[in-house]
Amino acid sequence: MELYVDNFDLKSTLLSGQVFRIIEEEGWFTCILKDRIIKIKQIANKIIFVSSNENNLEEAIIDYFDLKRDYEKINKKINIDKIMNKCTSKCEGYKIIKQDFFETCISYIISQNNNVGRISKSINEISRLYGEKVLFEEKEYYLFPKYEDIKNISLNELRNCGVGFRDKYIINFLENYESLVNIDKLNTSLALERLMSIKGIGLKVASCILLFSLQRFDVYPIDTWVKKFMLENYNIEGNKIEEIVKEKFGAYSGLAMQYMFHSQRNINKKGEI
DNA sequence: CCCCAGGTCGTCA
DNA sequence: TGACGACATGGG
Repeated sequence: MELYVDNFDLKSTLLSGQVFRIIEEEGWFTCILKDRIIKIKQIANKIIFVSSNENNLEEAIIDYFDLKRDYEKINKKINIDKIMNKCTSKCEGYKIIKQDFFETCISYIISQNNNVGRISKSINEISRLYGEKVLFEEKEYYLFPKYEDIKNISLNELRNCGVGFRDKYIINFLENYESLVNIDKLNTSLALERLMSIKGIGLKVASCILLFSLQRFDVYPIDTWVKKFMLENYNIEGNKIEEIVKEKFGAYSGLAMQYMFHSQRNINKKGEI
């Protein structure tokens, strides 16, 4: 199947560290969604895709990449000065992907004090051991496990997946997962509060969860890359960052932070993204 | 061997 | 409230 898209850059969207299980091969990207494997490629303003599950595939793709959202309009709000203009121009076509809530929670708990390579490794291992196997184009893939599949997982089992000291945080999250039903009905500040009541989820991880799975653009996940960006470009550091970010970007802080993260992280990469 | 990675927690002042 | 070390693990 294929679909025409405006203002969309598949590659930078997928390789930007918001999703952790992307396989790139000869211009095709294989992604593991909640319920299916998709293989997708972009040629100019067209995306071509196939999937292990063709049911409502086009809708699933549009939903996953959030293709109906008016990014141009949001970008205008983020382009507050020359610095941000330059930053957003490096992020043209970049989208926030709509990931599964349960998987996003665990992925970002694992992300703390960790790097993208190791985060991916752990998530792949958890999926391989506890997720549903899917055959697609004669290869085996594993969906991320459902809550019921791993709710009784042990510390040691998690430790064997390479999550390190975050094992106890994941256990604690699983024990409290049912308190998160209907979290999508809460406003952002209450949702943050609810997530952060779980030991092992702090402000940064809670913000990432809300941004990357519930599309709450009014959060402001500030990590080491955003800190570097703010210091190098605005000469701002410490807890002043949060204050300034809220003031400058308000309802669109999340996307602004992601643009900063993306451009800063790729500053020294050549030939990629 | 030291430093760092999409942080958070507990502790001590 | 705020600063600071500990926490697993692998790569540079």
